Amino acid sequence: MRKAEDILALKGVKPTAVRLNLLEFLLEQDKALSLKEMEIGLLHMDRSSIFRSLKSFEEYKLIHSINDGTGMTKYAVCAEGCNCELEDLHYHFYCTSCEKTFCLMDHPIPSIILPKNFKMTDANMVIKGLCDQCNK
Amino acid sequence: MRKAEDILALKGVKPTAVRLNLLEFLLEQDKALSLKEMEIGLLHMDRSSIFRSLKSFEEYKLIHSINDGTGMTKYAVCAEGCNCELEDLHYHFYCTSCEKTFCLMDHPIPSIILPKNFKMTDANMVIKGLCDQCNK
DNA sequence: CAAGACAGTGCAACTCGATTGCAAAGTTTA
DNA sequence: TAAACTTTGCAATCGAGTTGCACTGTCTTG
Ligand SMILES: [Mn+2]
Ligand SMILES: [Mn+2]
Ligand SMILES: [Zn+2]
Ligand SMILES: [Zn+2]
Repeated sequence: MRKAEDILALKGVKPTAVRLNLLEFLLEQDKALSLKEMEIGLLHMDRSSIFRSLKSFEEYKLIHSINDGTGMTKYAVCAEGCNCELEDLHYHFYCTSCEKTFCLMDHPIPSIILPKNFKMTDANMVIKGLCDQCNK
Repeated sequence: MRKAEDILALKGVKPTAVRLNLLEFLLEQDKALSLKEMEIGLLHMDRSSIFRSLKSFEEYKLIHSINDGTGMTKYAVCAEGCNCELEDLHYHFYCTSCEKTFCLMDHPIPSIILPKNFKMTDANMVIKGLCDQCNK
């Protein structure tokens, strides 16, 4: 597991206590988390502090956000080497049973043929269904 | 252009005044609309009436909703013959310049190879960038 | 054609995730 | 050290979405 401190240093974000705790917590996860879930997992930490740290993290490309259709934005730590460019985009999977949202890091988004003169700069691709744990 | 009355009859939704006006308005559009935009375009109509009509339309598969990441759900009339099954899913395009959200009806979502034992039942695929009008 | 049952509508209130203003606390700079 | 700047905590606010409720319109049945 990569160390929070190293990631902050690498991306040029000042390592405050809040940021270190938050990033460490995010690094432990196997799924993308909502702000609410972070609040619950980090009881001593204030919501707006978490919120603003997330904004910083996103700005400096430590994390990316996912809009899975639940109404709550989810966040996940970027993979090593990710620069949040087009080639780093990947599918996300939302399990309608356990309600977890996963990064399918091994499923990059293929190039999509768009109508003439349309230009892609970003994407939010969410597949919904049952995850392996729930599809039994 | 298909007629609102016919569509309601075909899908088995009672043709009330609100529903006819709303569906006619939606049929005129070349982009997906938010509830707010419908409120503005149909000044005499109440927000919650529009909202509940949209819910009915969606339930009876006259329209589908799109989560384009703007925080406002967009709605678009389904293509003729659409049953809102997996094979009817298509990409959507959100233009970050003009802020229009388009249905790319001619761009069905290809089958995606998922991790072992994951099962897809739905998807929300939004490509972001510049539309042909804005990419100049 | 009533009378009652049922579905649809309009208005106002409310929910809840996201965001912001502001003052206090912490950090950096000169 | 003092001023300048950044971060944090708390409370307030925003806004899309949703709901309760009374009223109205439509349908069903005797
Ligand atoms: Mn991801
Ligand atoms: Mn569409
Ligand atoms: Zn699951
Ligand atoms: Zn555009």
